[in-house]
Formats: sequence, structure tokens, C-alpha cells
Amino acid sequence: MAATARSLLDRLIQHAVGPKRTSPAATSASTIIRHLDSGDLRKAIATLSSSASPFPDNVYASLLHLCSSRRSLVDVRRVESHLVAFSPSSSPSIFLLNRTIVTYARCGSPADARELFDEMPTRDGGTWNAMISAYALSDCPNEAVSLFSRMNSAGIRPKDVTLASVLGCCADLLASFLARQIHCLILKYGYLPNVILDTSVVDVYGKCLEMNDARKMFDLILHPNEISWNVIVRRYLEAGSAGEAMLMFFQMIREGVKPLSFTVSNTLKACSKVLALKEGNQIHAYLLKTGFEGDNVVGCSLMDVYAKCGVVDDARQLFDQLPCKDVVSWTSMISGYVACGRVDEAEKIFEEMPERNVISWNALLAGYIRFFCWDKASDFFCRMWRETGKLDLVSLGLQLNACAGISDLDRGKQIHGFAYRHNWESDKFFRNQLVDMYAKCGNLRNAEISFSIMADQRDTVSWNSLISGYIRYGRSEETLVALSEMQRETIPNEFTFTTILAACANIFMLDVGKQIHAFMVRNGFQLNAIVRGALVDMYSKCRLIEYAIKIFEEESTRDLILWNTIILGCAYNGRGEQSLDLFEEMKKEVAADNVTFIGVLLACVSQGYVDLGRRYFDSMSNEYGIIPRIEHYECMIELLGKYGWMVELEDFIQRLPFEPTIPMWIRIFDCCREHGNIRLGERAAKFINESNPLTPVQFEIIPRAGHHMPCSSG
DNA sequence: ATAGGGTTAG
Repeated sequence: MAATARSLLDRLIQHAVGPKRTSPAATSASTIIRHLDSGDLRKAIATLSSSASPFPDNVYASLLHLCSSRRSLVDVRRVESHLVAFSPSSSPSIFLLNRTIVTYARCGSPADARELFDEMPTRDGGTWNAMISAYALSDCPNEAVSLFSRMNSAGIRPKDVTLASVLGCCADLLASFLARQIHCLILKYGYLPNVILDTSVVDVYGKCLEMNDARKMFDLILHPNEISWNVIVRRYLEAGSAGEAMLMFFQMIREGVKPLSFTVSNTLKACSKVLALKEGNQIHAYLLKTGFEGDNVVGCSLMDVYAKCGVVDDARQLFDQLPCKDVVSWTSMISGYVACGRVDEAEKIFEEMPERNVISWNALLAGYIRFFCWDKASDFFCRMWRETGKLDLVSLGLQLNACAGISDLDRGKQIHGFAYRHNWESDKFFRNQLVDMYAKCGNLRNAEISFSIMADQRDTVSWNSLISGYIRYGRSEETLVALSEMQRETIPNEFTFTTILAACANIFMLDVGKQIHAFMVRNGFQLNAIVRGALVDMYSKCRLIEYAIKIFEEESTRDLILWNTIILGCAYNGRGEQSLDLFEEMKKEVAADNVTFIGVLLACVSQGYVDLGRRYFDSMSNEYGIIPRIEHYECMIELLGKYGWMVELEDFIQRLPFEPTIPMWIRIFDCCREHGNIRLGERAAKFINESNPLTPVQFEIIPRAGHHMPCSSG
């Protein structure tokens, strides 16, 4: 390169002649500063490279500064080589080299930083500090910690900032034992009290979920500043102690510290987590008094509290009053409506919003998924791709849920492939969704493959999805083996137990079912409506209907499925009367669906209420707008046939909107033999024999011991 | 060290 050749020449001349009074370096220094001031890094570097003499330290420092904000690794390398090559005393300022180390890290190359560190003939304390910060910045906490321990054994005193960054690394590594040692060092070097270090100690204990220690440290801080308060609130929130987070916030206010908006927002997140509407309102009042109205961060969190607590209209009011709405506030409003199940209003907001990003699209997509609008979700997903050309792993994961919901294996595979091509498929959430999609679509082999690929990331959710796949596709026996394998790797939760209970119900494993029930009670699991549903189902299938009824009665929020389970359970256990009573009670709380009517009709079968059953059957379409399915027709055939209403049965068959199935014909055939309906019985025989000519049946009426009695009446 | 979207059950 010409510039390099000229620089070399300049340097030779300079050596031969000696520095002049007005050296060219002085003029190029001001040129470089001028370029840096106007933000022209390229020209500044060009000027630097064309000069073969050293510059004052502040020129290099300013160059490094701009390199780091431009993240330009190649330019840092140029600055470093100039610095090393032309330094007057053949060893450049250690201070500048330390700066260079950090700059390399900021430009994304801890390797360059380490190379420079290793090559430096003399280092000072700052060099170690720089290299440790460089590792911390580059997300290499292990390297940072081990370098710190080398530094410590070399007897070099760390600066407070170094200690702070090493503490941060301990947090990344969740290494509370290291954090404790560093805490001791801080005390030993006498750095305390120092709000920044104190707060870092609180932060590291909190991140390691050692909340008692975090709090102890916090209480020792003489004058916690707003950042210290922010840290303790946030740590409580993330450790799952929403109540403590709220208490700390109120204490902060009492002590007269004005919170950062992040602190307010974190406290509000705590409120929405535990549905603390009252506290949310109090904070709202405080915010109005202290002038937070225009703050979007705070506004969005408050909207979230209102939406989660079911007063979405308050959220809407807040939204309407926001002085300058941005994408985030619009998106918050969408998820607010989604949280309350008002998807149509979420749609309206979505259509009205002036600009959208991936997250806004995902918010509405999540709404469709949450309320089982799978086709709508798929259409929306396609529209998103068509209109924006953008998707991310959350959109794909949601779409996988839709595929699982409608058992669309082909589309699921396409999504899998798309994620694979974008190198997105290593995400744990996404992988769990993949396992679930394959399991729900019945492709257990692919579910197992996806499951084994994520070996090191597997959690309770992954196991739950796989196990529920086994049960759904008739492999209930395998669940116990899977459960014990699971326990070697992770801890089962109520989802797991619910699934295992379903297996127990399927294959009548009463003992295991009882054990799980007892285990949950002993270990303080709260039995929600879903767990109770599984217990009710297990006990009623295993013929312990009394247990089932007791568990049902202990639940206060009874949804459709729970009602259906107990109604079916009673009918199945021959307690038709009780089923029908429960059905009458149910109607006051929730709307019946087609499953309910299977239970109701079976109850009539068990009690011999033929006429009542016919009326219920007619009411399905007349009153409830529920179209009878094959199961309901089967129940009616059973009801009429079992009790010998042969005229009505023949009429019913005549009016069927479809040809009876072979199992139906077989049941009709048997009833006709028992109750003596030759015409229908021979018709049934004809259909059965057509479907299976190898073992034909012959119709004949079973002779009765006593007199023959037609049971049919009007 | 910066708001908004995502996983499993009857």
C-alpha cells in the first residue's frame, strides 16, 4: 500500500534528521481530532496510518473511543499497531493499552483483547482490571472469574469497578459461593461503605436467589440510592416474592426516595403477578401526584395490572389518556384485551394501530391460540408473513401450537424445517413446543427424537409433553416407566400428575392413582379444577364413585369439563338419578355441550328413563343448538333397544340422517332378538352379513321362558 | 442497563 510505504519512508527520514520544530505529527494530530469531532472514523484512521510518528495519548484515546462506539474491530487493530509500532520509548503507555483491551471487547473480540494482554511486557493493576472487564463484557464469566483468581494470587489489588464486574460474572454463573468470597474481599480491602459496590452485592445474592442474604446486605446500606431500591425490588420480583417487592416499594416511598420508572414498572409487574388490584390503584394514585402520567414504561405496566385483574376498561381509559402512544403501548392494549378474553377488541386495536412490529403481530396471534381459534391463527400467521416478511421464533412456536391443535403434522414439519434453516431450533421453548406438536399429532417417534436432541435443556415441560403423548395414543402402560426416568432428571409437577392420573383412569391403575393423590395432598399441591377433573375421572373409572363425588364437591370453580366428568362418572357407575340432578344444577352455572348430553343420555339408559331420554335428545337441537353426534345416536339406540321400545327404535333408525354403523346394527340385531322385532332384526342381519360375509349371522328371536310381552308403549 | 409477545394437564 502506498500509504504504508510512505509512512515507512517518513519514519526513516525522521530518524535520520530528527524531529523538526513544527513536526508533521502535530498537524496530523489536529487533523485526526477534526475528523473524530465530525465523526469520520475512516478519515481519522487514514490520517493516523499515513503518519509514522507517535501521537499524544489523548489522540489515541479519542480514536479508541470512536472505534468502540462504531464497533469497528479492524480499526482498533490499526490503532493498536500504530501505537505499538511508533511509540517513542518502544513501550507504549500502559494506560492506552489497557483502554485498547476494553475496546477490543466492546468491538466483540475478547480474543484480540487476550492476545494483547498476554503480549504486554509490563502490566499494572489496571491491565488486569481491563482484561477482567473485557471478559465480563464479552459474556465470558468463567474466564473473567479465573483471571480474577490469578490476579488475586498474584497479590494485585483489584479496583472497585473490577470487583463489581466480577460480582456480575458470579451472578451469570449463579455462583453464590464465589460471590460470598468476593464479598469478603471487598470487606477486606475496606471498600465499604460504597453504594455502588453494596448494591452490586445485593444484586448478586438476589440473582443467585439467596434473598435472605440480599436483604441483609440491603438493610446494611446506609443511604440506599434509587438504583439500590430498584435492585431489591427487581430481585424480589424475579425470585417470585411479589409481595416483598411491593412492600419494599412502599417503604421506598415512605423514605422519600423518588423511584425510577423501572422500579415503578417492576413493582406493577409484581402487582399483576398476584392480581393485587388495590395496591395497583394506590400506586396509580401516587403516580398521578408525582407526575408520571406521560411515562409510557409505567403506563404500560399499569395497563397490564388492570387487564390481568379483569378491569380491562380501566386499562383502556389509561391507554386513551396516554399523551404519546408508541408501538409498545398499542401492543400492551392488545395483550390486555387478550388477557381478558376479548379477542375481537384486540383485533380492533390491531387494525387501528399506526405501526406494528413482530411483537404486536405475535400478541394477537397468541390471543387466537389461547382461545383455540386455530384456523384463524393459521390465516393470521400467513398474513403476517405475506405483509411483513418477518417472523420470529415466538411466531413459529405459536404456529406450532396451532398445528398441534388441529393435528396438522405436515404444516408442523414445515415450521420445524423453517426454524432449522434459520438456526432457531436450539431454543428451549421452541423445542418443547416441537415435542408437544409431534406428540399431539401422534408422531411419537419424532417427538422422541426432538426430545432426545434437547438432552441438556430438558425440563419438566418437555417430559410432560412426551408423557401426555404416550397416553393420548394408547400407551398408558409406558407412563410409569417414563415417570421414574423423569424423576432421575427433573421434578414432576401438577401437570405431570394430572397426566399420570389420566393414564390410571385409562387402564384402571387405582393404586397408583391413589398414591399420586396422596402424594399431592402430602406435599401441599393445590388441587385446581383441572387436577380435580383428573382425580374425579380416575376414581369414577376405577369405580370409587364416592371419592369422585367428594373431590368434585370440594371444588368451587367448576367448569364445563369438570361438570361433564362427574355427570359421566355417575352415569357410568349406575347413578343415573344423581347424574340428572347434577345436570340440572350445572345448567345454572355453565352451558352444556355435546359431551354433557352423552352423560345425560347414559344416565337415562342406566335408570331406564326412556321417555325422558327421548325428550333430552330432542332438546339438544331444539333448545341447546347442539347437533347430535354418532355417540348420541348410539345412546338412543341403546336406550330404545335395551328397554324394548321396538316401534320407536325402528322409527328412530328410519329417521337417522346417516346409514347406521356396523356396531349400531349389531346392537340393533341383539335387541331385536331379545325383544322380538323380526323386520328390523332381519334388516340388521343383512347389513352385518354384507359387511362380514365370512361369519354370517342368522336372525332368530330368543325364546322366552314365560309369555312373550311387547314392552312398547307411546 | 430499559416496557410489549411464547411451553406442559382433566
